[in-house]
Amino acid sequence: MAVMSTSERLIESTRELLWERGYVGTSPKAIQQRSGVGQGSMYHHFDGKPDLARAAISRTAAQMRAQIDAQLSRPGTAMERITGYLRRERDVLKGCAIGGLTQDPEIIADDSLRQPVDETLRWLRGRLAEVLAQGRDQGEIAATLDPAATATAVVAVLQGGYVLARAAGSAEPFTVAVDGILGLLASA
Amino acid sequence: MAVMSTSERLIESTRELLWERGYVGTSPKAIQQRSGVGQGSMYHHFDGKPDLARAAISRTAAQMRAQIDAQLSRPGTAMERITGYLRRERDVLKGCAIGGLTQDPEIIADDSLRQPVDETLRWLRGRLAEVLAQGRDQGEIAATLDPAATATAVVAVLQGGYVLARAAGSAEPFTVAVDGILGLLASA
DNA sequence: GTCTATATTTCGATAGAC
DNA sequence: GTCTATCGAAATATAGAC
Repeated sequence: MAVMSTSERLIESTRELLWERGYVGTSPKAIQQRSGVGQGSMYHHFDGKPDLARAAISRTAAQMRAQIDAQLSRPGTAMERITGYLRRERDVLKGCAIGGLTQDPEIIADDSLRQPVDETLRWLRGRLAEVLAQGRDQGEIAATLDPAATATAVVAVLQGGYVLARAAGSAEPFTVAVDGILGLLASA
Repeated sequence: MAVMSTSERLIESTRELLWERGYVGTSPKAIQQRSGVGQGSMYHHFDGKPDLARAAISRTAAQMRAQIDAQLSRPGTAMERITGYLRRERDVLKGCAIGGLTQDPEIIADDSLRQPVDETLRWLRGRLAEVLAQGRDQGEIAATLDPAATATAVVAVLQGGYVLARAAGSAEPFTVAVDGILGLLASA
């Protein structure tokens, strides 16, 4: 890993831990150990755990948005781009770094932590709706489908696919769920 | 609430807390306070937190299975039964009492806790696949659709719908996602 | 900016009296 | 079966020296 400032190392370690263990399951001590930053140093740069989490979540949200936008902006038909996004390689068993946070009661209770999560998922729904609207205009999918509702269902399949995969201890249900929604889109 | 034995009160309180706060976020002390059962008493009836969680999760799983099975066994066409299940009244913002557990790293790490979760979601996929196969045989949905994959997508939409709703702080995305998958099923 | 010391609560449980 | 006492570790910081 490239050389990073103390602040950067703290944010990156917090990002990892939030993904692996959630907010409630992540302790300041664990962040210090993973980052190699001392107690005093950590509290010098950040007010505490919520402050660190805010920085980490905002960065993860921005990064996810950029990555997905790039993927959906590639050349190809609407269905090709959506298929490419749904089937892209993922560490399925780790779950979604953003969506997974919604299970945490302390994230949901704190608007400043919930908001970046909400914005990211809301943006994704909108972006997919745009692509689906293009597909409808090009006659790739039925004109009767509502792009916004269909896009929300697609995002939900991804988020729910992670849930099923983690329960099963296998990526298989995720893949099957994606096949299922693509089958429905193809025949609609 | 009806009079309950000490053991029952512990299990019921643990069920509630697991739903509200997850496994990592639920402490033995909180269980004692909610149930009104003392420390010594709790450790007399159960070995500890994992043991209590096993009892609570198993009960929630059995109850969910029975309730959904009853709903899907009602009279009506396949699409009517599926629509009834997807649109039934729910406390959407609480999320799924079973699916939500998959976000917890300690649940996933412990096979005896993960297994009832996996079995429940696996059973649900299978049960919905049966209903979809009936619908296909009756010509309600396209013969080209794979019932198993479609059922998995439907379950994923529910689980993902909870995620989107909790992020938004509103049931709306859940409802929209359900409308989206029903629209796809209707036009397929 | 970073370090070590200290502080208060809670976690998750065990021990042993009643 | 239930109660109170006790325990070692971890959570989440604050204080103050360097």
